[in-house]
Amino acid sequence: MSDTSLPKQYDPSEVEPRWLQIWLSRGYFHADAAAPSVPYAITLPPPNVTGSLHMGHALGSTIQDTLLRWKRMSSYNAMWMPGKDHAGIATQMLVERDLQRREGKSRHDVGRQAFLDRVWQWKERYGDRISEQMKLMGFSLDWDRERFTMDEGASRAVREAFVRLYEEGLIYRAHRLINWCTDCFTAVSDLEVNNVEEAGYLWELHYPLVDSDQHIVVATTRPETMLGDTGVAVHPDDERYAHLVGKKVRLPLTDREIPIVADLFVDPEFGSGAVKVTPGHDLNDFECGQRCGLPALSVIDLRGVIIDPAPETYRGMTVTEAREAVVADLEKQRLLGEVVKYTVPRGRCDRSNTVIEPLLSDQWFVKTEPLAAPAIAAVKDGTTRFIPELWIKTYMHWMTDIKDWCISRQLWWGHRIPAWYCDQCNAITVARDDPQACHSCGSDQIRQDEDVLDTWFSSALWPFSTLGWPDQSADLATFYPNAVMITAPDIIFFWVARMMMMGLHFVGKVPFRVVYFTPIVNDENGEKMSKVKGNVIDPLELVHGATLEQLLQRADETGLTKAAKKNLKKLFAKGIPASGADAVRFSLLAMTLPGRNIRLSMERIEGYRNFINKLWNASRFALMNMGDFDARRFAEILADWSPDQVRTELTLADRWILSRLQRVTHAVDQALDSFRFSDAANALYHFVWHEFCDWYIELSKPNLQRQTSGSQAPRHMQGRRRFYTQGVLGTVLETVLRLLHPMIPFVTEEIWQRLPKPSGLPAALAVTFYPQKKVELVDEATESDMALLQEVAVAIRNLRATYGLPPTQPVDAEMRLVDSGKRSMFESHRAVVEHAARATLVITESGDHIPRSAKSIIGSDIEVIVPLAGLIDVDAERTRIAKEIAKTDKEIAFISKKLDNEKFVARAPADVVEKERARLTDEETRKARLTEALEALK
RNA sequence: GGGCGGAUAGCUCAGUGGGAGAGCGCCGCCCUUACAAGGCGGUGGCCGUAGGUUCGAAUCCUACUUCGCCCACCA
Repeated sequence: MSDTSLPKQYDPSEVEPRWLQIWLSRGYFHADAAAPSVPYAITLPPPNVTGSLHMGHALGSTIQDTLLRWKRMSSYNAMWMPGKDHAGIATQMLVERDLQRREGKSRHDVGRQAFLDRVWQWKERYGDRISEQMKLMGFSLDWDRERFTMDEGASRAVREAFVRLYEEGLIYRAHRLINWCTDCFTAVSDLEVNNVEEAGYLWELHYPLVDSDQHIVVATTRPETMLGDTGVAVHPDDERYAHLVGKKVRLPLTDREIPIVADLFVDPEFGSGAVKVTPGHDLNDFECGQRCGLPALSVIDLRGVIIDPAPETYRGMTVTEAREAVVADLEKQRLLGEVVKYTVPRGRCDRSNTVIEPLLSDQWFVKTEPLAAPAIAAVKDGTTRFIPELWIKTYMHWMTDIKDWCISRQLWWGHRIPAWYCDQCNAITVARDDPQACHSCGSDQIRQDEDVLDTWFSSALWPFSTLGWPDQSADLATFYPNAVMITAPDIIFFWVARMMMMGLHFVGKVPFRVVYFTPIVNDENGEKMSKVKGNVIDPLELVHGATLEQLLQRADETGLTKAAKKNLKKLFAKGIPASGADAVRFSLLAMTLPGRNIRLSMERIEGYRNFINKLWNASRFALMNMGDFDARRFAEILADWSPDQVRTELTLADRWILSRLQRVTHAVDQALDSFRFSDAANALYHFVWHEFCDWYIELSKPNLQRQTSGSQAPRHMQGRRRFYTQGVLGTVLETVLRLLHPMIPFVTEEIWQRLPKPSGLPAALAVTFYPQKKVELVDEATESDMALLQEVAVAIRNLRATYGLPPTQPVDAEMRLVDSGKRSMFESHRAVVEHAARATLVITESGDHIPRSAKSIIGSDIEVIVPLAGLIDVDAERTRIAKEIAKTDKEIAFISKKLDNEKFVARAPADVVEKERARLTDEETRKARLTEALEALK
C-alpha cells in the first residue's frame, strides 16, 4: 500500500531535465497559425548573442511562460516567439577585445570581412548558450520558430523598412551635431548618453574687445573649446551689454575676430551674463549659432584631437592636453579670470563610459515626430495598455518631446546601410536590392555607405519581422498584434516606444495590446546587480546550487575587483543552495508586484523551495493512500450527483475543501488576468499549505483507514467513506497541480503523471485544461461552519499548549453553547474538532463551574473548557482571563464611543451602524462570560 | 531644475475610507508513520512627521522629513 518509490525530499535535478526533454520532443510548444483557436502570442525580448541568462531574463521569461502555459491550457492558440539580438556595439566590442587579447590585433589589422567572419563564429559559439539556459528553466518557447536579428528574414525587413522610410522622407542624411564616443569610435543616439554630474572647474576667460582696451568676461567648463568659438552671446535685454551687441572681440590665442550677438538662451543672472559660443562642439551653442548666423567650426576630430582651424600649437593635442595648454597660455596673457570648483554636467558613453564629444558629422536620422504621433495616440486611447500605468507618463513625456533618432553607427557588426554614393554626381541611391548603377546619372562608380544601423533599428521591427513581414504571411495575420509585451522599464524608450512607432507605421496596428513592465531584480540589500559590485546572481546557480569556491571561480573569469570579491564573499558566504527551476520560478512570481522592485533573498527562495517540497509530500501522502482508487468511477459519480447528494454523501471537510478550491481557482484566474503574479502565487501557496495540508489532509486520515474493528459504521459505509475521501483528495490535488502548472511546470507534471486519473485525459499535464471555477461547489454555509469548528479546535490546542500538555496526550474537553442550531452543528461534526485537537468532546448547553479547568470563550458565547486536574495554575489562568477581559474592555470602549457619537449614528450608512451595534452586543456578552469564568476561579 | 515611486511587525512586503495582515525571523512545546525543507501554540505595530477633509483616515488632500529611480542644453 505504501509507495516507497517516492523519496521524502523532492529532487528537481532528476525530474526537471527528464520532462524538459519529453515536452520538447513531443512538440507541445509549437503553435500553428492555421489553428482555429483564439491566438495568444508573446514575442520574447531577444537576448543578446553575447549574453548568458541573468535574473532579469529569468523573471521576464518566467512571467511570459506562466501566461503562455496558462493560456495554452485554456485552449488558446498560444505562441511564444524566441530569438536573439546581434547587439551591434556590445558584440563587436567583445570580439574586438578577444582579438586584441589573443592575437594583439585590432579589427583594422584583420580587415572588415575577416573581422565579420570572426563575429559570426563568435555568434555561433556563444549564441546558443542562453537558449539552453532558457530550456533548463522550463520555458515553453516555440523553438521551431527561433530567429536572429541578422538572419535573412530580419535583414530583408530592415532593408524594406529603411527604403520605405527614406522614400517617405522619414529617413534622411544630415550634417549635424551628434554624440560621438571617441573610444567606441562611433556616433551614438541621445539615449546612449548618460548624463552625470562631476566635480570640475568653472573658468572665467577675458576676451578683449576690438578697438578698445576693455574685456568681456565669459565663463566656461571647457576652456579648450574656445579655440572653436565663433561668437559671444548676451541676453538682448541686458543693459550692461546693450552697447556691445554688434561689436567684435579678438579671440585670444587665435587671429580671429568674432562678433557679440544677442540671444534669448543666455541667462543674464549666471556668471557675467556673457557666453562664449562654440557651435561646433556644443548643442546649445549650435542652436544659438543657427539663430545668430554664427558659423560652426570643428576644432576637435573623431579621435578627440585638436585640429585645424585651431592654431598650429594646439593641433595634435588631446582635449585634456589642450585644456591645460589653453588655460596656461591665457594665464600668461593675463586673460584668465577666476577659477572656481564647479559641478559640471557631462555626457558619458553608456557602453564605454568615455566622455562624449559633441561633434559635427554626416549621419543618418529618422524623423521621429510623424511616427510618434500615432504611437502617442494608441497609448492615450488604450489600444495599447501599460501595466503598471505609471509608465504611461514616462512614455508620453519622452514621446511628446522626441528628438530625431541618429541611426547610423561607425561599426562593422550590424545591418549595413542600404545607401550608395555616386562618385560621378554625388547622388545617393537607396535601394532594396544592391544597385549596379547610380539612380541619377547611371554611373557604375558607386560605393555603399560604410556604416551600419543602430541595433535598435532591427529591434523596432522585431514583433512583425519575426512573423514574415514584409510578406502578408499567415503568421502575421494570426499572431500580430501580440497579446502582451513583457519587458523591463529601462528600455521603454530604446525599444517599446520604437516598436510602437514602427508597428503602427508599417503594419498599421499596434504591436501588442498590453505592455507589462517587470520589476527590476536587485540583490538582497536592494542594490542593483552588477559585475562591478560582485553581487550578480546567475539564475542557474539558484537552480543547481553553487559553492562559494565556484562563485569565486566564475568571478575570476569575469575579472572582478578586490572590493567586489569581498562583497561576493559576504553575500554568499554559505554558497547558493540548489533549489530547482520550479522554486526559482515560483519565488520570482511571488515577489512580483506591479511597480515595485524585487529584493532577491536567498531565504525567500528557500521558503518557496520548501513549498515545492510540501506539495511533493502531500502528493506522497495521497499516493500512499490511493493504490486501490478508481478515479474514473469517482469522476462519474461526482459529475452525476445533485447538490443534495453532495451534501449527504460527502463530509463537511470534503465539501469545505471543494468549496475553498473553487475560491482559489477563481482568485488565481483573476490574478493572472490582471497580471498580479504575486497574488496568484500566494493564493495557491496559502491554499495548498494552510488549507489543504494543514486541515484537509489531517482530517482525511481517519477516513482513509481501512478499519475492521471499533467502527460503528456498517461495513459497506466504511468502504464508501474511504472511497469518497480518496476521491476528494485526488480531485483537489489534481486540480491544484493544474492550477500550479503554469508557474511550476516540472514538479506538477511529475506528480500528475503518477496520480490515478480518470481515463481519456491528455498524455501530459502541460496539455490538459486549466481549471474553471465550479459555482455549484461553492458552499458558504459549510465554510462558515468549518471556520467555527477550526476556531474551537485552535482554542483547545491553545489551552493545551499553555498548560504544557504534549500533543500526543488526548484530552477531554467540554463545550457549552446556548444556540441550539450551532449546537447540533457541533454534534454532527464533532469529529473535526476531536481529530484536529486530539480531544474527546462533550457538548452541552450549560453547566456548573468545573474545578481546576481552563476556559476559553469563542466569539461571544461559545465556552470551551479543558479540565486540567493537577496541571492548572489558578493564578496564571486568572491572569490570562483578566488579559482577555482587558482586551474586551478596550473594544467596548472603542465601539461605545463611536455609537455615542450622534453624528456617526446619523450620517454613517445604516448597515455600518447596525454592524457596530451587533459588535457591541457580542463584546458585552463575551465580557460577561469571561467575568463569570474569572469569578468561578476564586 | 523637472517628474515618478517608497516610508506599515526585528527583516522583506501586502492592504487605498468603516474591526491592523502575510512570509521569514524570534520564543515555547513536539521526530504525532506525507513532509524536521516538518507539526502545534505564541510574542511582536503612536501604519515617517505635522496639519486638513470626513460621523469615521494606514487608506483622500496639503506641507515637511527621508530613501530610491528617471528625465534635463544653464555656459
